[in-house]
Amino acid sequence: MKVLLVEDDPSIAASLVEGLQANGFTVTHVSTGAGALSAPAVDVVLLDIGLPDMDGFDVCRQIRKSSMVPIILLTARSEELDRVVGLELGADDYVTKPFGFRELVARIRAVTRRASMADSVVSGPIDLGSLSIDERTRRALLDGEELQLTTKEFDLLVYLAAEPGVVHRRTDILEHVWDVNWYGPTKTLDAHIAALRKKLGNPEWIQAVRGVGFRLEVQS
Amino acid sequence: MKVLLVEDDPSIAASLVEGLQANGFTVTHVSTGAGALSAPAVDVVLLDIGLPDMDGFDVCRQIRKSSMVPIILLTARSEELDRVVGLELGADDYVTKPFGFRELVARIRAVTRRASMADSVVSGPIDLGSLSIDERTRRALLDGEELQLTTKEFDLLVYLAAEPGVVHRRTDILEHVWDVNWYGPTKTLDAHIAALRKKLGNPEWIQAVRGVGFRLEVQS
DNA sequence: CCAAGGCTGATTCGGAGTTTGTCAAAGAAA
DNA sequence: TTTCTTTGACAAACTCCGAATCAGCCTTGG
Repeated sequence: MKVLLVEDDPSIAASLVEGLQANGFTVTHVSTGAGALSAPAVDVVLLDIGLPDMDGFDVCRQIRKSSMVPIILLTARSEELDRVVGLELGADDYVTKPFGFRELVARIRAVTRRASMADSVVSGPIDLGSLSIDERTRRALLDGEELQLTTKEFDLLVYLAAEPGVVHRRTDILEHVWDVNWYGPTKTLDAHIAALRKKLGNPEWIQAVRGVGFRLEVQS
Repeated sequence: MKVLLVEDDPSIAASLVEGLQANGFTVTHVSTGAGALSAPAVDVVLLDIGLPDMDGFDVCRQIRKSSMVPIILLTARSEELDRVVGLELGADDYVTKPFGFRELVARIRAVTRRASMADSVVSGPIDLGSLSIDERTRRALLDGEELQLTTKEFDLLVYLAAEPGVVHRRTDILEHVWDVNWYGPTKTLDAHIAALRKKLGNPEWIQAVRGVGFRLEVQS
């Protein structure tokens, strides 16, 4: 869990960095608004409103233009108007100094918990270098070009690509991609493997493991 | 925006209900924890910790067992330990009385804004290039001109357009656009797809994915 | 060490079954 | 009544399956 701390007061910053690290956070500390806007991606931003170079509200607004990262505002000002403005600018929470450290940690956990749900809603596409597969849109892209796959071919590719490099037994593949019940040896799977190899253009990506099954491995 | 207010003090409750309604919220008010747990679905819960029948923390925990609805705790107790416990139980925010009303509204907006992203609920009109759809006014515009769609056609279009590019299974479409229960294969869906294709003018925008369902994608 | 046989995987091809598109008309709703 | 929705039949297109065949690897036996 990475935290960006934007705080100009050295003593406050030092104690916060220390305390957050003790709680398992990875802390990046900057003391200016400009530094905050050029910082690498983090999971949550702790933003002091009183900054030397620019207004904390402006920093918040700028961040929101390009990112939905959770923002918690820290401030000595406890005026209700400030709180309302901050929250309406897109901040997720507003904590007034002096604040209890454990409460701050709890609030960080609360906003990141909520934010991570937004991300986990969509299980993103599978990315295997030059091959990317999106199960939701049922599209497979090879070097940016869409592959024209049939239903079974796509299902088979998804099953293999879900665990690249892992050898999948023939019976397991048949059970998951085809119906659960399958009896006797059949050449159907081989036929579809052959079709996939042809369409992928790189036949060696799908390797047969004698007596076991198949493995998909995208080699650059 | 529907709010569930759980508050036993009649005078506080009355002023909150009034104020929230003035701000455009639809308020359901209950005064017991038991009432809160049996209330209909809402967009956010305002939960007083001091309830007559059960501990507010327990109510929070119970709600979290079955729902990820945003919860804001209201309380007269300002002990840090209480805040930490509340937030760790799954509450999204913790506001101590007395609180400014505008701040409360701002905090409600903040948590619901964050929560609605998880639901990926698109409240505004859907914009797909030359095709725009407004669910509220039930109007679909193609290159600025209004399409003359029937009820089912519009519902179907909205369902497909909500997630452009994503393949929707036939059963899912039937469940959501038609009734939840549908039996047997029928040509109803195909007939409406055909009608939509014709009215959209670009039949290729709605693609059939054999054995799975349909996908809407507005090209160029 | 070599050769033959058997086993496993690769490939091709056509029939069969399923799914979708189209159409017209009956039934339902406004 | 008029419009919308549903349904069924039919045609067309698409996949899939399984058989047949070929090729490569491993084993077995001399």
